[in-house]
Amino acid sequence: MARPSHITEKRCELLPTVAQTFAELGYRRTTTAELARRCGVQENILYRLWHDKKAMFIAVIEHVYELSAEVWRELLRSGDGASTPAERLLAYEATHHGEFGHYRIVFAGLSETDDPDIRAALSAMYQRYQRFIASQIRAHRQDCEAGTGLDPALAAWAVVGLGTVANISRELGLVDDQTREQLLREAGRSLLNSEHK
Amino acid sequence: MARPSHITEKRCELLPTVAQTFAELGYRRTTTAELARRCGVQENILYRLWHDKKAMFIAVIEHVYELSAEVWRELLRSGDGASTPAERLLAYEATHHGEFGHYRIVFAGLSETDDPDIRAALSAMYQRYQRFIASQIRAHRQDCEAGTGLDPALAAWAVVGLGTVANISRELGLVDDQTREQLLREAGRSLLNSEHK
DNA sequence: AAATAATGTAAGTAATCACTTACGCTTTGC
DNA sequence: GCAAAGCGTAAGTGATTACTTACATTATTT
Repeated sequence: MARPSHITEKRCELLPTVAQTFAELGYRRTTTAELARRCGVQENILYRLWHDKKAMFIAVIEHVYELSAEVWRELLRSGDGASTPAERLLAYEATHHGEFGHYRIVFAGLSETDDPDIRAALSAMYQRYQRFIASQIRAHRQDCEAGTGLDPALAAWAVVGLGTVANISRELGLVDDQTREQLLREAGRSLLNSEHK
Repeated sequence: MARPSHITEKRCELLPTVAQTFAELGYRRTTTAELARRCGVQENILYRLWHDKKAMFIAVIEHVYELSAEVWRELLRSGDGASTPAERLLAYEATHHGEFGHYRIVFAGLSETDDPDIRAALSAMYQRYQRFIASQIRAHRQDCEAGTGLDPALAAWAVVGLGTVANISRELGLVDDQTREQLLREAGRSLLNSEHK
């Protein structure tokens, strides 16, 4: 045996570039030639790191989730007592939502949902996302003794929807930055604290 | 001059099949060969009806919006006095949302948003959608003297988001039918009637 | 230093795709 | 009935793409 393999490190090194490319171009339009070019390597090196293009894409989905999760963890740590974590999350998303174009990866994936592996990766990502938000909503309501009408799980899905439409709006220029911020802040709060009548 | 052209009629005749195909396969995976096969014609006939594949896709986006609009108009007519149009709309969407897979066309389009024409078509579609919902929310609130806190325009965007996440959930099997129905009904009502605290 | 496995370069390949060309048949106006 | 334009069929084409092969170079272990 000679020369230990650095495949894992190389994967980590190239993944951000690969993610960026898929985010910019979507799935079909991202060619392996373009990926190689941007990574500054030959195509066949990518194929030594991942079995095929699909595997690259799935790795990207997971990578993107991890990036978000890291930001969230940071937000949870930086508590100031004046606001609940859920409120801080909303405030953060209101100002930063979509800035990396990551949701484009999700849309690209959703156009490929007849592939069971991509479907599974997206599914797992959404579940984790929603569960995290739901738990934050529950915590928020305990802290504030706020509305208990709308099931936190449902409210969490609605918040995911809010984020999605905010991304779409941003992408298509449907609303200006200020309105989008207002949308996330106000509709978000309405869902956090919702009461049934 | 001889033989009047029936291009417009032929377009109308084939459009549902074309839409169905884009909905099933997305943009890139829908090949012109497959379109022709499903339409029962040769490829070059499609090219006499539309300038290129992109034009076919844009026609489909508009077609799909018109289909929805027709259903809505029908719902508005069938008022029973007991519920507001906005409530009937929500109830309808709760049980029928996404059944034709039309949102898949939107996701496909969102993966192609660097094309200015597709972007414009999607943008127009979303604006019309949101404006319609906002006007229904305003009417609903006048009828019910319900909450006036969340701007109807924002609430309408949130409802669009709700529909989007419902579609995604359905597609990925994230929640069962009953939960999805509950999501649209309860979160929808919460947004319709929302109050600020 | 020599064997070995990792890493890099370059070229190739089979398949697919959007779109075209060529041409024959049919329907209409005059 | 006949010229002109619409309509249909079939085959092709150049470009692109995911993925491969062949081979030279480099680093590491013993």
